[in-house]
Amino acid sequence: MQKNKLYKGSLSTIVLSLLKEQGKMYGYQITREVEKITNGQLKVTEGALYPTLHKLEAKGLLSVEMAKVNNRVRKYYFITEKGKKETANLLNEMKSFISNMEVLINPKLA
Amino acid sequence: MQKNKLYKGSLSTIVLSLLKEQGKMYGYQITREVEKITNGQLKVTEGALYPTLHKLEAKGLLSVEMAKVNNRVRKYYFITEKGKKETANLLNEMKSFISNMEVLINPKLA
DNA sequence: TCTAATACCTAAGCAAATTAGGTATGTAGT
DNA sequence: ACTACATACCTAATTTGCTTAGGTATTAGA
Repeated sequence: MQKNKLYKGSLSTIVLSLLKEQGKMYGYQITREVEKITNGQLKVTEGALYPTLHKLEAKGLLSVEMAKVNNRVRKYYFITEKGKKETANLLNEMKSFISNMEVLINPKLA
Repeated sequence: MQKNKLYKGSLSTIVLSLLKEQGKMYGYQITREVEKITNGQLKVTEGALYPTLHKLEAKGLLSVEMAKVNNRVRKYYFITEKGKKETANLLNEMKSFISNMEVLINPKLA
């Protein structure tokens, strides 16, 4: 099971899309969830994830709620209305990219 | 017709894949061809392309042949054997990324 | 007691785009 | 002749956004 490349710029889309679907999530949970959904193929590193969450919060696309579970702090992130709109844009960009890539790398479709 | 995002890391894959399929191409031609194939949705900027071509040549994945057409210099790039192998790897990575993204952004597939 | 899992975080470094220039020739319109 | 645009190459500063490699602290299990 080899580790796969995360193309730069795609992490925000992954995070926002997950939060839009699954409601509240905390950082560590996102790393586990991505790994689970992709059968261990894609790993979101914490060094990339936490700065991304902070950036999305600073942009007003996510909001935070602190929780204490088992004496451990958890920061639950929620998507905002502004975040939902931006998610739709990012998903469209991602889908366009994918369809463009598919015609570019598949000579039969070109 | 909006311009689409080029996720960082994907340009080498696009260039190598095109050259593998279409034989020799020169830089300016690649920018036109990508735009044409994607119906104007994806634009490869020259500021990204030329350094990428030079890098791929330095790695031995491409080779170059100069030509003079209409008193203008053209640098035709060809894919090497080493380049073909690397292209196969990059295409696999891209396909894995796409299938991972699709399950991540499409809740019905998860 | 040691390790692994949970849960947060930052900082240095690096890769790869974007943006914004530059040179030079050929062609078409006014 | 002047202008504008297409062709065809190029570089450099900047920005973005990862990877790598640390760090802290708590809980659970061998």
